[in-house]
Parts: sequence; C-alpha cells; structure tokens
Amino acid sequence: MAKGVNLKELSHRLNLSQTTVSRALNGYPEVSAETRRRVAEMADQLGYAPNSQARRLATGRSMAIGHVIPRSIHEMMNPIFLEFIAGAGETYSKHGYDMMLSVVDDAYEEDAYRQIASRKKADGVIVHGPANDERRHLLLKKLNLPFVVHGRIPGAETETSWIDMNNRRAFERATNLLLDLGHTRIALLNGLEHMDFAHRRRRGFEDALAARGLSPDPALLRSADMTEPYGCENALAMLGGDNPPTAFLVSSMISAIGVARGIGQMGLKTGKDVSIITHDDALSFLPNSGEVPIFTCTRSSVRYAGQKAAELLLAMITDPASEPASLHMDAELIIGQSTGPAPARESQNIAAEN
Amino acid sequence: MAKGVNLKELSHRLNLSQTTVSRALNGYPEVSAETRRRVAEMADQLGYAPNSQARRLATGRSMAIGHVIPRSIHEMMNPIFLEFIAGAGETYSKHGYDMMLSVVDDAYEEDAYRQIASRKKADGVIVHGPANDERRHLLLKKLNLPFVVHGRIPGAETETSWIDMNNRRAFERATNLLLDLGHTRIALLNGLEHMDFAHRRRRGFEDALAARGLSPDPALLRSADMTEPYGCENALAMLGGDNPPTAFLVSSMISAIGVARGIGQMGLKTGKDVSIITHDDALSFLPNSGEVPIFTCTRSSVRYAGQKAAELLLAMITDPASEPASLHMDAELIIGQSTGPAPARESQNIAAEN
DNA sequence: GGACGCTTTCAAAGCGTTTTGGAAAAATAT
DNA sequence: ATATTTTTCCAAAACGCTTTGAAAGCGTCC
Repeated sequence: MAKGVNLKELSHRLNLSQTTVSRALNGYPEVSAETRRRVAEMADQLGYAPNSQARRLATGRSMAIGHVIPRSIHEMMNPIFLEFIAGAGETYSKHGYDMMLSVVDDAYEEDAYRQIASRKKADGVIVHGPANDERRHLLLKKLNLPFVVHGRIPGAETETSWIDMNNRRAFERATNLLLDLGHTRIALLNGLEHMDFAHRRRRGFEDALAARGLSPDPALLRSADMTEPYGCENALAMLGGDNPPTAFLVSSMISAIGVARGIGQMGLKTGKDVSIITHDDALSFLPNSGEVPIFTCTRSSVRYAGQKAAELLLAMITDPASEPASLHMDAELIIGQSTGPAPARESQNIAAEN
Repeated sequence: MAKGVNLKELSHRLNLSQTTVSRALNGYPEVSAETRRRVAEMADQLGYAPNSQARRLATGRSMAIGHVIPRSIHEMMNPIFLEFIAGAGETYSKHGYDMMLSVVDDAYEEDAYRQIASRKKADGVIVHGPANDERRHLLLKKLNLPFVVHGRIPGAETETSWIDMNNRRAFERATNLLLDLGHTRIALLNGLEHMDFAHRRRRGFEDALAARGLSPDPALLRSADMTEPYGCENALAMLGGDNPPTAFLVSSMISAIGVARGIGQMGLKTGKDVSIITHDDALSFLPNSGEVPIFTCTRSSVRYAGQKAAELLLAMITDPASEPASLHMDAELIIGQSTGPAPARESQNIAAEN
C-alpha cells in the first residue's frame, strides 16, 4: 500500500522507540503483548518492510548464498544444473535467504569467489561440478567462506561438506544388469572424465567388468560433453564397426536419446537388438517415468540434491563450529523398455555365466 | 591477502580522510593523480574491497536484478530459461550487477515481487514467460519497479519494454516451407497456448494455411508442456490414425526429438516419409548446427535474448526517464535433414502449387 | 520504606559506505 | 602584493537497520 515507510517513520507514528519496534517485529521477548500487537498492526497498515541492505549491514550477515558458474558451458551449465538450482532455491526461499548467481568468464572464477568473500556478498557458496584436480575448496577455506560441494572432491571427502550420489555403485549395478542379461560388449558413453562424477562412473563400470573377468574394450569407451548428437554419432560409429557393442551405458538421458536415434538409423531396435541403460537425473522436461519407463536407468533426483545441499549449507552457516557433514545417496536402478537379453549372435564366449 | 580491511582502516593507514579514499577509488576527478596512485596501491596491498551492503545502503541502489520463478515447472522453468539466464548473467557481471534468483511457490509469486520492491532487494526485474492474461506488469508498474519482459504482454506492447522473437512470422515461414514442399496435412505440436509465445506461433501456423485456403485439422493440433514424450506419443497417435499428417511443426527441439523417435518406431523415416520442422532455441546441450543440421528449424538464440534483455533493463535503470524500448528479433529459417517433399500418396488435391 | 527483581521501554552507538558543504592550499589573474 | 579561481582534501552527516547499556515503572520481600 503505502511506500517508503522506514523504521524511523513507523516508530514515530507509534510513539515508540526504534528499538522497541524493531524488537517487536523481530519477535524478541522483551516487549509486551499489547505493544507487539499495536506495532504489527501499524506496520501492516503502513506496509512497512525492513530495507534488506540496512539490515544486512547492521547484522553483518548477507542472507544470500552464492553460486558462481563459469561462462563456458561444459558439463555443468546444463539442465541438470538448473534443476539443482531450482531445488536449492526452494530451500533458500523457505529460510529467507536469497540466491545469488554469478555467471563469469572462466578466467575470473576465482576472482568471483574472492569478491563474494571480501565484499560480503554471500554467507556461503555451493561448489558445482568438482573436477579431478579440484582446487576451489582450498581457496574457499582460505577465504573462510562456508561451502557445500555438489559432488565430491577427490581426496577431500572428510574435510569438506558435500552431497553426492553414489556414482560408482550406480554404474556398477547398471553394468551388472547388462552382464546378467548376457551382454559382454558394452559401450560406455561417459561424461567428461576430468570431472569427478564421470571418473567414478567409469570406475563402477570397470569394476563390474573386472569382477567377471572382463576388461573394457577401449574402442567402446567415450568421454565428452553429454549432448544429443554425441550419443547418436557414437552409436552410429560403433554399431557400424566390425565388432559392435550389444549394449550402451550412457551418462545422461540426453545422450541416451541420441543413442536411441542412432540405433534407429541403423535399422535396429532399442531394447531388442541393442540395449541402453542411462543415468536419469529426473529432469522435469525429460520425464522417464511412465508405467514402464522408456529407458532403463539409474535414477537420482538432482532437484532433491539441491534442496539438501542448501539445507546443509544453511546449517553450517547457522552453526559455524559444526563438523563437515555429507549426504551420500544411492541411485535407484529402474527397469524400462530399453534393455533386453543380449541377442544370440555368433555365440560369444560367455563362460562365466551362472 | 589481508582480511577485514575497511575504509576507515585504509584511510587511516594512508593518513587521508575516508572521503578522499572513497573518491580516489571510485574515480572521482577531485583527487590528485599522485594520491590516487598511493590509494590504489595501498588498497591493493591490504586487499581492500568495499562492503557491498554498506555501499548499497549508502547509494540506495541494490546493484542487483531479480528473477522470480514460480516453483512449479511449466513451460518456463526449463533449459530455455537457463540459457536465457546465462546470457543475462554475463551482462550483469560485465556491469557489476548481481543476479538474484527467487524460486517461490506459485501462490507467493506476487509476494516475491512486492518484497523485492519494498525491501529494495533489486533495482529491477525480468519478467519471464508472459501469459495471455498476464498481470504482472500492472503490479510492477504500481510498485515502480523497472522491468523488461522476455516475450510480449498482449495489449501492453507499447507501454512495456520487452525483447522477443517474431514467433508468428517464424511459424508462418516454417509452415509455408512445408506447404511449398507439398505438405497439406501438417500437425502442430505447440507449447501451452495460454502462454503468449505459443499463442503467436499458433497464429503464424494458421495464417499460413489460411493464405492458401487451408484450415488446420483440429485432430492435428496439440498444446502441452514441451517434453520429449509429448512429441513421441503424439507422433505415434497421429501417424497411427486414419488420416495421418505428413509433417510436424514442433515448438521445441526436445519435443521434436520425441517426434523423431515416434516416427522411427512406426518404421518410417524422418525427412522422407514424414517431415519435421522445429523451433530451435540454440541450446548448448542440444546442438543442431552441423553442416546440415539434423532438424530443419526456425532458430533464435535465447542466450542472446538474455544478454539483450539485461542490457535493456540496465539502461532503463540508469535512465529512469527513458521511454519503453523493445527488440523484436526474427528467427532464421534453416534447412536441415528433417524435411523433404510430401510423399506422393493417394494424390491429395494440391491444386494451388506454383 | 528501602532494596531487589522483573518487565518494558529508550537513547545512542554502531555497521561501512557515499556524499554534502566547506575549507585549506595552490595556482592564476589583477 | 592582493584578489580570485582552481585544485585537493576533510569533518560530519546521511543511509536504515540492530544492538548495547541503562533506566523507568511496578510489585514484592524483609
């Protein structure tokens, strides 16, 4: 309704001191029920809302969480990231925090963190997409800026707070499923393997193979940005080769869709001639959740991860003395239409079947 | 380096007043070159960075742009949105602005705008995904909060600042291309038509048909959230019907991929048996840009739109007296592999061919 | 009837900037 | 040598809130 009413004006109208009004509004105990009521009423009537800059200056807390994202679009700056953000944003709103996004040139990423710390732009940050040679956590520790990692930083698992899915285990289980179905020539279309999550997925894949005495064929391993054409092109190339795979393990639904397209173009049938298992981040615009999902998948809600990461961070900010905490989530393995038994070709030597 | 140096401390070390130091750092003219140099040097050495909250309070400008996004995921909260955000974010960083994202329950959307205004959380906002019965602009005008619309608000085109692509014309041209190729049974898989952009696309489609004396078959019109299954399911349903379409006009690459999948499942070939034209927002993880793109498309970079919208808004904030401005962009019509002449079936009456 | 405790209120001092209104110093003009 | 302008700097007042430290009011206990 009314505009520009500040605390001074409001307290003046009430014949009260700013102190009392402030206390009344912020729920401090040392103010009588009657005054509190009066204050609330008048505040409502005049449409008073505290200026956030002033409050932030006075309290020394910025009530904002920073997310810095490098401008170049790699693995991270993709729909998965958005879904995570959405989840985190919900939590922030619920707790009265703001979300601050900084899109910066790659070269200025470190600078962005420094500024957040020195100019007090945020009370904490979320670190996205940790790489194998991650260093951001060192900087953040130095800056004394609370943070939570989405993913894990190799070698720093115990000294940082993070939330991650069990990537290794998910891909191990997926690979086992394919092996159980009789597939032995399995292609892995992974994300960029300098990223921690992709690295772990690779390990899960290899571990599962190794457990059955198999080792991956380098000709069937790929690592790249998870686009749709990436899936299609590699499916075409591999299926057109002399010793084609009978199954694909894919790191992202988007690429899996590409693989399916490639399979179709070769005149083959997904789930019959060639199997696909993909990881499914439960993105809202790529639902894979029918009664029988299109893709057999390992599924883990990245939106949920966002919510939890935010909660973790907020708790850290509230209690700075708290120990690093972490949340390790297991992905569900969900059977869909894209997998089936390995086609019986020139009987490959699958001896160790039980 | 050093931490917690504030202006007082810094000026003390320099034997200068806060005024002078502030002026030197902010590039005001009334300070000698020599002092400016000294100040800069010491500031650098002590790692001084002005506290943003304090600065904001003093200047009365929050140096932030707000984006409020309702929590429910409709047309908007999708990768297209992210790409727009990325574009806008680049511009903000370049100009020293922060981006503030608010993810709120749908019921609190209006509240979010009110808070941004009353608590001075942002100097302006971007309005995303205007609907046919849009009302947010009225609220924002009342709140006196500068804003730029991504898209157009029907009926308020001249009194608001906006940036949009020419949706109607893009779909008109796309439809004409199909008509020129001999297609007359064209399906339209549109976005949610209570959104302005979808509504315009529909009009472009209908106008093109009407110009050739044709009218759309209601059985071939769909409007929904632009997911992948949406494309596939409708392709299957329509192609399985008695009078199937020979071409699909689709509002999003994601759904177009679904359509292609459906076509494949029917044992048909995209670009030969059935044509597809889609709108392509130039999303980074869905490249459609090979020498001959997979999909014939109308293309318009939504990231660029984000940059421009941000520039527009920043200009409005700098000069509040400025008139509403707008940017109307035409989409490119790009020929890819997904279109071809209409298959000669039981010779439909295509008389008006020239 | 004074000391004590409890509740309720307040004046004033921050928080860390920018900005206003001068003033001292230096340069230029008369 | 004095008057006038220009350059360079400063002390203090915002900005709008929270918080500290103190005091007023009031009932109660010896």
